[in-house]
Order: sequence, then structure tokens, then C-alpha cells
Amino acid sequence: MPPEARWTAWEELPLRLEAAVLAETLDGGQAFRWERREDGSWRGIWSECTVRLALADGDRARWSAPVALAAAVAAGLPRHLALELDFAALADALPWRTDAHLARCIAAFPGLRILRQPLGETLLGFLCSATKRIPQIKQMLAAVALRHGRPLTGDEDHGHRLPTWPEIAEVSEAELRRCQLGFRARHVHATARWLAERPGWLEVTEQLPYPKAKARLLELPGVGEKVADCVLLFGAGRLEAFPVDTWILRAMADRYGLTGWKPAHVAQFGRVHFGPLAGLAQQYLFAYERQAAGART
DNA sequence: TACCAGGTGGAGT
DNA sequence: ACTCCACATGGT
Repeated sequence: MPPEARWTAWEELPLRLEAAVLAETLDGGQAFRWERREDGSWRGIWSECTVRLALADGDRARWSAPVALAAAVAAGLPRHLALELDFAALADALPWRTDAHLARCIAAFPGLRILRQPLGETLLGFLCSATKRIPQIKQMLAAVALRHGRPLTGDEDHGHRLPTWPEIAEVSEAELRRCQLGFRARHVHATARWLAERPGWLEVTEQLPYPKAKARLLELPGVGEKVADCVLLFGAGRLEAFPVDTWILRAMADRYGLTGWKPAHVAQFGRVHFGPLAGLAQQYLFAYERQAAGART
């Protein structure tokens, strides 16, 4: 085996969780660059990093990375998994004591986590998400990475990173359509050009308080209420963001009696009812509803 | 075949 | 503010 193809020995993480909860965290619609391997472990890519993640003894998380990337992964993985946050404690702070349905959702996915992904990559992912199922979003992003993103190492098997926004700005809309983006290609292209004229704009946005950050994201072509909230929740750690998609609309109608409510009204209800961690509640509701529908991804 | 998918933006009331 | 609708592509 060539030296650049080698992976490091497994290293323990201060993280324990069930396999099903890990699966829901990595592959439940927050992130689109994780794949389950035959041995049950996961392979993920973000920024300049790729990692294998697995559970030892059923619930103890551990990781391995290409030797060439080991230092970057060791530095970046804790942030990516938001290891500084105790999600069991955060879930306990949700109003499950007075909300029986929320209590059911939390019990079904104990320890469910919200990832802290790179803001720019999260934006790209959710710009591609409009009226698509998760596997198709993953396919689009895999194609974009393969065709327009840099290889992570000298070994092609380690995969490609997603292109940065400045890199995407150099790609034509027609070329993006060849990655099966469909009408989303126009939004991705327009957003790339928009960002290219404003260096540092995303970095500034990431530091702003939630309402200001959201207002700024809404300026981007193809970014509406739902995408802005997903980007802030999964790409900026803003747990107050409450994305309302078709699943949440259905859940709030079926489980909370909000039949016929518009997304904007459901969003307002969610923020008031679930409080400052509404985004975490949202992810619990989302996971539960998809499971109840038959785990169709 | 028709309908739907982690929506958005634009036009017309 | 509200309602319709086009927008690509793939799966059931």
C-alpha cells in the first residue's frame, strides 16, 4: 500500500451514542457527505478533512483518518461533531415535560446531535436541497465535488472536497447542470457570483447574532426562510433556528393540530413553543416523523 | 401515469 | 398578505 493511502490507528472520542442515533445525526438530512460502509462504520468529508467514524463496543465513538490528514482531522473533528456541547443536557432543557409528543421524539433518538458544519458547505448543500430527497442531494454534491473540488490527498480513494465558493464562481451554470442540479444550478451560480463580489461576507455573517445573520442570508439568490434556517442551524450552531420544511409542516399539523397553517406561522409557533433550542426540537421532530413514515430517506 | 421530493421567486389578486 | 405556478430530475 502506498504511504499516502494509509489510515491512522483508531482513536477514541469522548462520545457515546447508539448506532441508530449516530446514523440519524450523520445521515438524517443535516449533512450530505457521509456514507455508511459495509462494516457499519461511516466515512465523512468536510473542508479539507475526511474521516472514518465507528462505534466500538456498540456505543463508543472512535475515528481514523488518512495519515496525511490526521492532524487536520484531530483538530477539526471535535468542532464538527460539536463535542463541546452536551446534547443530552440540551434536550433535557426542551419543554418535553409539558409536550408528550416531543418527549416521544427525544426518547426515540437519545443523544441526537446537531453538527457544526462549515457555513459555506452547508449553504451549498441546502441550496441544492429544494424539492429533493436526501439521497439525491447527496448524489448532486458528490458530483459537484468530483468534478469541481480538489482531491483531499494524493490518493483518489480519499475522495474530493467540495469546491469553495470562489471556485464555484468560476464554474458555468451549464457545467453545474451537468452535476444534476437542475434548476438549482441557477441559484448556486448566482450565489457564487454574488459572494465573489463580497469577500469576507460569509465570515462576517457567521459572527452576527441570529436575526441579523438570517436577514443577510436571505439576500442570497435561492435562499429563503427554510434554507437560511438550515444553514444557521447546521452550519453555524444557531440552535434557535427553526427550519420549516414539508416534514415539519406535516408533523405540526398531525401532532400539534396546526392543520392548514402556513410555514411562516408554524415557524413562529415553533420558536415560541420550543424556545431558544427550537432547532434541536425541530431535528427531533424531523427524525421521528421520517422514521414513522417508514425510514424512507 | 401521475405525483412528490428538507423551496424559492415572481406574477397576479 | 395570500394563492398559483414554473423550475429539473429521479423515484414510486
